[in-house]
Amino acid sequence: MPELPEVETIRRYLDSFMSGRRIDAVDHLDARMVKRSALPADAVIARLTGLVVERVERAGKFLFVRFNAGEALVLHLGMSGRLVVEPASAVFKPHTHLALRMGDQQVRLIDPRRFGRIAWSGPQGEGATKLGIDPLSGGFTGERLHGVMRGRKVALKSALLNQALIAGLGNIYADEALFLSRIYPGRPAGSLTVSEAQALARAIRRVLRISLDHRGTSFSDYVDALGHPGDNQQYLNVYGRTLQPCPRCHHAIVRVVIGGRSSHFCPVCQPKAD
DNA sequence: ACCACATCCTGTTAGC
DNA sequence: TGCTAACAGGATGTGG
Repeated sequence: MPELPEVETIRRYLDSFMSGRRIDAVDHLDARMVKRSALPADAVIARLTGLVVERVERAGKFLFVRFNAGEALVLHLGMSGRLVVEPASAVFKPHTHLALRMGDQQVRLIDPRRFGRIAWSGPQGEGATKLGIDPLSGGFTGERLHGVMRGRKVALKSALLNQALIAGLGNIYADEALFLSRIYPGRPAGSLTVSEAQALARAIRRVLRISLDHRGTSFSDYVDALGHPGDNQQYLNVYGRTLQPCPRCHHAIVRVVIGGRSSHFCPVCQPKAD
C-alpha cells in the first residue's frame, strides 16, 4: 500500500518524465475515480488536454501534477493504485482508469480496488485535502509532534494514521516507527511525553528515509513508475511479521487491531506501561 | 473539536 | 477440488 516513501519514489520519476512536457491527449479517464474534485470528469478531460506540466509535487500521500496558474491534477493511489509510464501502444492492464498521452508514452493509473482518487484542484486549492505536517519537512520536530498529540485520547497508532495531523504515514511505517521508539501503539496519543515524542519523531524520519533509500516497500501491489517493486520489505522489523521473533529480544511479534487496523508490535520491547 | 464506526472495492487466502 | 467468507486498509461521511 503506497505510503510516503512509495509516493515520493513515484513522484521523483514522474517529475523528471512529465515536467515541461505537454499532455497531448487524455486517452482514458474513468469518471468513477473522480471524487471530491473541483471539476467533474468531462471538464477535467477538457481542461487537461494540451496543458504543459510545470512539475510534479507531493503532499503526504497525494501527488499534484501542477500547471501554471496554480491549477493541478490531484492523484491518490489509495490501497492498490499504481501510476506507471507505458508505451501508448501497449494494451491496457485490467483496472486502468486514466491514460494521459505524452508523445508515444502514456502515464497510466491502474487501481483494482478503486480506493484511489483523481481530482482537479483550482488556483485556490479547491479539491485538495487539508493535511498535517510532512514528516520529512524541516519543521517536523519532537516538540511539534508532542504539540500535535497533546490532549488526544485516541490510540497513538490511530493518531499517527490521521493525515490531518501528520501527512504520509500509513499502517506499515506507523508500526515500524513505534517499534523503533519502543512505544506501545495502544497508548493514548496525549500521554506522549516530550522525550518520547522526540524519540518517535526521530524514528518516523528514520523509517521513512530508509524506505525511500530502498525505493519503497512492496508486498503485492506497489511498483514504481517503471513497474519495479521496492526493496524495503526485507528491512521491516514488525509489520506483517506476526509470531516471528522480535529482531531485538526474540519474543514473538503480536498482532492486535487498533482503530480497526492491524497493528504489529513486540510486547516486551513495547510494554503497555513501564 | 474530537472520536467511533461504517463505507467503498476486489484480489487473495483461509476454511469447510 | 470447489465454493464461500473473511480479510486487507486510506480517506471520508455520519452521528454521538
